Amino acid sequence: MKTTSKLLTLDQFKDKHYGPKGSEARDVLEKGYQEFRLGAMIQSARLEKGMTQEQLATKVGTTKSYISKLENDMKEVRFSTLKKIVELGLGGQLELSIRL
Amino acid sequence: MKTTSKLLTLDQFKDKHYGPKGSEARDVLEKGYQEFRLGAMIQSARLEKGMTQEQLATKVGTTKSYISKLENDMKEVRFSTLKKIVELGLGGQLELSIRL
DNA sequence: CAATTAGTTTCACTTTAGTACAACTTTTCA
DNA sequence: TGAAAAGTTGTACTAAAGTGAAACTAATTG
Repeated sequence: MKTTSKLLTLDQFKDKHYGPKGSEARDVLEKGYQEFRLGAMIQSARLEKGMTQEQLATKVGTTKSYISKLENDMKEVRFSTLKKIVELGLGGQLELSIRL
Repeated sequence: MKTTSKLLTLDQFKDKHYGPKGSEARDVLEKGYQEFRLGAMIQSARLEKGMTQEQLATKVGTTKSYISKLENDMKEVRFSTLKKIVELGLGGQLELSIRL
C-alpha cells in the first residue's frame, strides 16, 4: 500500500474505469449527455479507503441506503453534502476549480 | 486581456479576496467553520468573464435573482446546477478532485 | 439630475435532496 | 452449503433547492 496521499481526478478515474482517451467506452463518457459520474467517483474513493457504505454513512450521519443511491446516481447531491462525505466521511479533501 | 485559459482555484481566489496566507482576514476564512465560499467563487468567475447576473442567468435558464442568492450564499447549490452554471453559463470547466 | 442598467430581496409555488426505516438481493467466507 | 455482511430498492416524510415574477435598492451613465 502506498503511503503518499492519493489524488483521484476525474480523468484518472475515467482512465481507470473507462479506459484511456480514444478507447470506445471512454468516448461514450466524454461525448454523451451525461454528467460527471459523481457516484462512481465517490464509490471509487470509498473503496480506496476500504470502507463499506455503512461505515461511510455512519461517519457522515446518514444511511447506507442513501450512499448506495448516490453511488448509483439515483440521487443528485448538494455541493455541501458532497463535501461532507469526502471530508467527514472519507477524511479527504474535496478540491474544486473553475477553468475559464 | 490575457488570452490563455484562466484557472481560478479556491486558493488563488482566497489570495485575491482575503490576502495571502498569514494575513488576518485570510485566517478567518481558513480557520472558521465556514465552508467553501462558493458564491464568491462563482461571482469572481462571472466577473472575469465580464458578464452580468442576468446574462449568466439567461444562459443557464434561470433568473438573476437566483444567481444573486447563490453569489451571496443564501442558497445551497446542487452539484449538477453548479456544473451547469460553470459550463453552460460561463463556458468554463468545473474541475473536481478528491484527495485522500 | 433623470433614466437606464445591475443587483438585491421577497413571496408563492413545485420539485427533489436528504432522512428514516424496512425488506429484499448479492456477495462473502466459515 | 448457509448464515452474516454488504449492497440495493422501495415508501413515506420534510426541508430546502430551484422556478417565476415582481418590487425595491444601488450603481452607471447621458
